[in-house]
Parts: sequence; C-alpha cells; structure tokens
Amino acid sequence: MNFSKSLIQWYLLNKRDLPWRNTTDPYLIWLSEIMLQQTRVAQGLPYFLRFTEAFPTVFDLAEAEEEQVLKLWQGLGYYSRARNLHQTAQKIASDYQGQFPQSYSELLQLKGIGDYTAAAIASFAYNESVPVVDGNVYRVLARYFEVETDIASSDAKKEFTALARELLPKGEANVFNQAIMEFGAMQCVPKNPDCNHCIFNDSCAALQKKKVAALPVKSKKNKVKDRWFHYVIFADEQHHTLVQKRSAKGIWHNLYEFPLIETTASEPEADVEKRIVQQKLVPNAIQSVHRDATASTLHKLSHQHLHIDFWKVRVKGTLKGGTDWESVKKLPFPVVIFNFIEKERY
DNA sequence: AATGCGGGGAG
DNA sequence: CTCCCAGCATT
Repeated sequence: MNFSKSLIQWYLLNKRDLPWRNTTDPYLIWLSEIMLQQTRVAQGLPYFLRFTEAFPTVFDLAEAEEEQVLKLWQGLGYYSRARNLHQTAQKIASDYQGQFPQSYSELLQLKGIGDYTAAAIASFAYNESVPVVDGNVYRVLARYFEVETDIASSDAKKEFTALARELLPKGEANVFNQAIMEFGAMQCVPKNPDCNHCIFNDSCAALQKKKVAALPVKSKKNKVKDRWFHYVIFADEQHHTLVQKRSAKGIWHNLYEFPLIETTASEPEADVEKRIVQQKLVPNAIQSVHRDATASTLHKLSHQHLHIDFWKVRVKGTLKGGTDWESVKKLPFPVVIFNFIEKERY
C-alpha cells in the first residue's frame, strides 16, 4: 500500500476524538485552527470548549467586546490571534451574513488566516483539495522522504507544499490532511519517536539511514532580549488600584497591566524605589513603598526574558481612575501578572 | 528574508 | 537547559 493510503488507514484506527473533528461547521473549525496555531492540542482544548460555550456562533463572537474575547484568550498567548479572530468574526457577520467563504483563496484574504489555516478550513469543512503544511507535515515528509531542506528557509514551504500536494489523494483532502498531522503529533514526534512500532518502519528513508533524529533540518536560533519590568501596585484608602491598557506595539497589545517602570538593566532596589517616587506616577502623597520579594519572577517568552518585580505603594486619599480589586480580576492580563493578582489578598 | 509575537510541556 | 507546538503579520 502506498504512503497516503497507509497514513489514512493508520489515522482511522488511531485518531483522537477531538470536538472540532465531529463537525464540518467552518466556524468551529476556524476557531480551533486559530487556537491551535503554535499551540498544543492539550493547551488549546479547554479554551476551545470555553469559547464555543460563550460564543456558539460567529454572530455571538462578532457582538462581543474585544476585552471579553481577550479575557477568554488569557493565558493562550499570541494575543494578535484573538484580536484578529474578533475582527474577522465581525467581517463574516457583516459582509458575509455569517457564512464563511467556501474556498481556500477567499479564506486566505481574512485577517489571521494564512496558507496553513486557509488550507485546513477549506479541506476540513469543504473537502477542497489543498494540502496543509504545518510543523507536523514538515517533520513527517522530511523523514519519510529524507528531505534535507532547511524548513526555516523560504523555499522549504514551496517544496514541502508541492510534495504534500502530490501525495493528496483525489477527493480525500479532509481525511488525508487530518491524518498526516495526527501522525506527526502522535507517532512521528520530534523527540525519540517509537520507530519500532511505526507502520512505516520498512519504508521510512530517515529510519533506514539512521537520520530520524537529524530530520527535519531547522536552522533557526533566536536571540533572547532581557527586559526589566517594575510593576507598581498602588493601593489607596479605598483599597483601589491603578491599571492601564497596553496600547503600544509589542507584547501583550491591548491587555492590561499595572503602571510600569521599565529599565534596560537590573538596578539596585534603592534606585528603583527612587524612580517610583520621583516619577510622580500619581498626584497622591506616597505613604510607603516596598518590593514584594516573594512575587519577583523571571517570565520567559520565546524572544524575551522578562525580569519582573512587583512594588506595592500605599497612597493617601483616592486614586484618580482607581479600580477595586474584584473588577481588576475581570480584565484580561498577561498570565504572569494575573498569577500575581490571584495570589494577592486585599 | 527576517523578525516579533506566549505560554507551556516534553525530554 | 533546549526544542517546538494544527503560524501569521509586518518590515
């Protein structure tokens, strides 16, 4: 039996039962695909369940406030996905009467939908014959066919897409695309795959040449930038505090945070304390300033290491624009900040 | 063609 | 610790 037929047969016997596989509703498929970009199924699944409960249809999502969407997305990361999701829902609701476009090329026009996601929706919802190429597909094909092209290079995408297109059985895009990704996620895993119990252990080129661990080739190395965040948690006489929405380009766009003093290097506590007092973040008289030593943490993102301190500042009177703690908890925050908020007792 | 964007799980 | 996950937008 050929590669594709074997793969589909394996899939039908071994596939996981996942909620977005029991539907051809493009809304649900779209939602799952956006959530699963660069995200493991185990991490995305609870979010998918919460989203579909909160927003059963694309109209429900379109009518929501962005803040509510971001709150539900809190902790999943890559928040531009949530913002684009919301924007696109509004476009589908208003320009398309709630009906998703039904072709790969039309789907590709929508915000947040790239080559992979357009192919996934088109094949899963409409069985259009377009190949999906994600991290799983790179790995499975690179190993089985011993493709040594650096998958971080620009032409790798074309090469692997062309290969996947050739392998796509006519009329079976839906099941084949699901199959090759599931195979990559469950069997042909990045580290220490169980090749002894693989259906392709007599035909996989990488296995025969003992190159499984070396494929796929991926060159990328990312430089990590260090940043120092000093968050100021004010508390006035009403036990209210201050939060602000991050509006600048960069991480956590449109999420909330406490007033922030960022330094380009680690600084002595006394210097930071001086900054907090001298910057006059609020007009109120300051009663006390101290760093919450137990809350300090190193938060690691893919490209940044954030050295985060939390400073508690008691002030006299009433903070202008202050918010009570229970209301604060309802806003969308980066997880590292939300973890602090949840531990905090007021 | 490169870079920025999150958070977490596996080894 | 490193790698990488059902990638996309921007430059």
